[in-house]
Amino acid sequence: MVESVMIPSLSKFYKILSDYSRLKIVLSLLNQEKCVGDIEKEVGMSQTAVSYQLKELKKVHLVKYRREGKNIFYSIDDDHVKDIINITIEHIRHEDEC
Amino acid sequence: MVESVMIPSLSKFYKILSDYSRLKIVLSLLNQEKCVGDIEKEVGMSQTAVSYQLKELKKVHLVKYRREGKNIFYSIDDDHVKDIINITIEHIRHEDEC
DNA sequence: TACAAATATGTGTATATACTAATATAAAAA
DNA sequence: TTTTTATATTAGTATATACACATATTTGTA
Repeated sequence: MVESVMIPSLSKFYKILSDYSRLKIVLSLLNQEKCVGDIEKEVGMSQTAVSYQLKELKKVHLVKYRREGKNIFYSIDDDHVKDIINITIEHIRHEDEC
Repeated sequence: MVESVMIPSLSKFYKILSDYSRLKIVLSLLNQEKCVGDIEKEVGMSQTAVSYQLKELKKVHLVKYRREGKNIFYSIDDDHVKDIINITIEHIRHEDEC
């Protein structure tokens, strides 16, 4: 039985990944860091929308950042994220088989 | 690189688990099937609220059900769910260590 | 310093959704 | 068949949030 004390953390974590735009950003950062402008182009969102979602992702420490000149580079703050996403993809693929 | 074609499915899956109430229901069903009344008591929600969320969970085939007399018993429709939740818990615990 | 480029922030809004209250349905029991 | 119990559905509402638009801030460059 999962301890109920974990429920708020679990809920918060899944909520972050549940938003379409945030998920696209997270996936685009999975293998390499990117500056805000690059993320905008890759996910096809406005500058403010990307910035807003990066702020949300920062709140839960899912991304980290570093400044380099005029650019700020974002990257995934946690290696486990990739595992979780890959396992979920496995799960979805198995669903389709039924 | 995760194929972008998976994004809608991933988003939908995480969205289901992101809601506090649904997550509580899913966790309470992880190891055993339960009828609606039992779920109500366990998660402390109203009958209609539980019924509403069970319908949402049914939509994405995360729970299945069977009637037995007056009761309808719900259970998790997919064994991978337990794995995904456990790995996420691992992830959250590791976060705390930093 | 003045300007340009990159990113962040504040405000307002539209949409989604979780819930309540009331009612309907379905099955069992009297 | 009437009543009771268990669950589902419908309608309305309040809340959260993702985004647009405008503006601010920060850094680099002329």
